[in-house]
Amino acid sequence: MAAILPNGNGRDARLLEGLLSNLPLFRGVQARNVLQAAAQSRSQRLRRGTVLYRRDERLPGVVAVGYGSVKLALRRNGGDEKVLRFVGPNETFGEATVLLDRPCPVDIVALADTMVALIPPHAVLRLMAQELCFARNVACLVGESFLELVGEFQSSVQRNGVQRLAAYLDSLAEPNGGADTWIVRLPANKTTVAARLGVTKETMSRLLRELTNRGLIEVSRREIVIIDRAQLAQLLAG
Amino acid sequence: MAAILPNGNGRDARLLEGLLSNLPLFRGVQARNVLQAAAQSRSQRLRRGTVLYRRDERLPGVVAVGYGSVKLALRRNGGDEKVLRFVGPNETFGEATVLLDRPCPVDIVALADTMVALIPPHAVLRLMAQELCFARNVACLVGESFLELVGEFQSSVQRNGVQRLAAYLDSLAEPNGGADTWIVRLPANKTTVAARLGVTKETMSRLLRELTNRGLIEVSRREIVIIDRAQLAQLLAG
DNA sequence: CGGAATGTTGATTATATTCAACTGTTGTGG
DNA sequence: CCACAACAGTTGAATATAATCAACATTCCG
Repeated sequence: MAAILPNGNGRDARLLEGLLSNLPLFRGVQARNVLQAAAQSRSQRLRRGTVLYRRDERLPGVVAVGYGSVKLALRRNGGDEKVLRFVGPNETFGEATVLLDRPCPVDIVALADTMVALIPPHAVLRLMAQELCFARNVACLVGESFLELVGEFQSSVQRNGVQRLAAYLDSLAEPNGGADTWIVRLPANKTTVAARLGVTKETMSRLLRELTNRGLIEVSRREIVIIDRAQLAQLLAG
Repeated sequence: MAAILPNGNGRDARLLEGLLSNLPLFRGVQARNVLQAAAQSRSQRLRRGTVLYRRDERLPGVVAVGYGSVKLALRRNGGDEKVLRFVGPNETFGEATVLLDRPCPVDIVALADTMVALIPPHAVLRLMAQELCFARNVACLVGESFLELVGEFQSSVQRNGVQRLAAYLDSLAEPNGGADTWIVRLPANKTTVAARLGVTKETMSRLLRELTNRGLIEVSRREIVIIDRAQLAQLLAG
C-alpha cells in the first residue's frame, strides 16, 4: 500500500485513517464508519503555492488538512485578495458547499508543502444519513464557521486597521519563555497576513511600524514580540 | 385556547403548529415531532421598533418569523449599525447559536409589527438527536446562512457603494405590470437599507441620486423603478 | 397641527488605497 | 558557493472613497 503517486495523490489507508479519526468532524463517530470514510477518501500532497481550487469550481469533497496549511481567499479587483481563513492541521473545510452542492466561493491555495485528505461528497452525505452524531458534527462545524465569520464582519465593521491588527496579534500571543513579554509567530508572510486583516501590504507595514514606534511590539521577520500587551489590548477599548 | 396575553406572548397551538410546519427547518420532519416542537414553543407579538435581543444575550431558542420582519445588525462605534440580514415570514434564525450554546452575536429589532415563534433549545436539540432529517435541515440552513455571509463578504470587498446598491436593487427587482421597467419595494426605510448595504444614510442618498441622474432609476419613497436594468447590471461588470 | 423621525445636501476630513521607487530576502541553477 | 531572478517588504506622495459634521427639508403619525 502506501503508494505515493507521481503527482502526490495516494490512498494510503493508514495515513487516511489516522488523519480522519483525529478530526473534530468524526468525533464520536463509530470506528467502522470512520474506516469506511477513509477507504473512500484519497490523500494529496501539494507544494507551497499550489492552487487547489478556484472560486466557482466544485470541491471534490470535504477537505481535511493533515500537515501544512492552506488559505481560503476571496478575489478582489486587480489580483488583490482578502483571506477569510487559514486552515491548519486537523482542520477541515468545505462542509457547507458539499452539503448544499454549491460551487466553492473562495480560492484555495497551499501556504506551505501540505497534505490534504479529500472525503468525497457521497461519503459525507451517506454518513450524514447514517449517523446522527456525524450529522450533528457537520452542523456544529458549519455553525462555528458561520459564527466565526460573523465575528470577522463585526471586527471589519467596527474596528480600524490598527485595532484589527492589535486584536489579531493578541489572539495569537503565546508566552515568551522567561521574559515578561509575549510572542507571535505569523502563520504566513506579511502580505498574506495583511490580506487576512483586510488591508494592503503597504498599510500592514505602516501599522506594524506605528505599533513599533509606540513601543508596543518589536518585529523581526515573521516573529513579533509583544512588549506591552496591556496597552495593545487598550487600543481595542479606547 | 388562543390566549393572547397582555404582553403579546401566547401559546396558541394552532398558530404555532401552522407556522412551524411551514418552515424549511421542519421540512420532511414527522408530523408528530412538529406538533411536539410546537407544543414546546411560544409565540410573541412585537411592535415595530421593539428590540428582541441585544448582542451577547442568550436567545431563548430558534426564532421563526410568522409575519412582519426583523433585522439582525452589528453595532458600530457611535450608535451606527451594519445590518447583516432581514428576516421575513417563514424564515428562521438562531440555529447556530442554539446548537453551539453561544451568545447572540447581533442586535435583533422588529422592523414592523411582527409575530415570532420561539422554539426553545431543548426542543431543537432533542429533535436533532431524534430525527436525522431535522439534523440535516439544521445543517443545511446553517450552511446556507454561512454561504450567504461569504457572499456578503465578497461583495463588500470587491464592490464599491454604487455597485453594491446596483446589485441589491437588481436582486429585488420585480416585473412592473405592463411597463417595460422593473420595480423594487425596499424592505425597510432608506437608513436601514443603507446599513444593510454597509454605507451611511448620507452616502445612500447620494448613490440613489447618482443612479437617478444617470437615468437608470426613479425613486419615490420606498419604491424604486428600474428604468434601465441592463445598464444597471452593467455597473457590476465594468 | 406639531413634533419626531427620516431623508437630503454641501463642506470637510479620516482612512486606507494606489502608484512608484527602492531595499531586502530567498531560493535555484550554473 | 555565488549570481541572479523572483518574491517580499518598506517608504513617500498623491488620490479615492465614504464617513462625519452641520444645516436644512420632508414625511410620518398621533
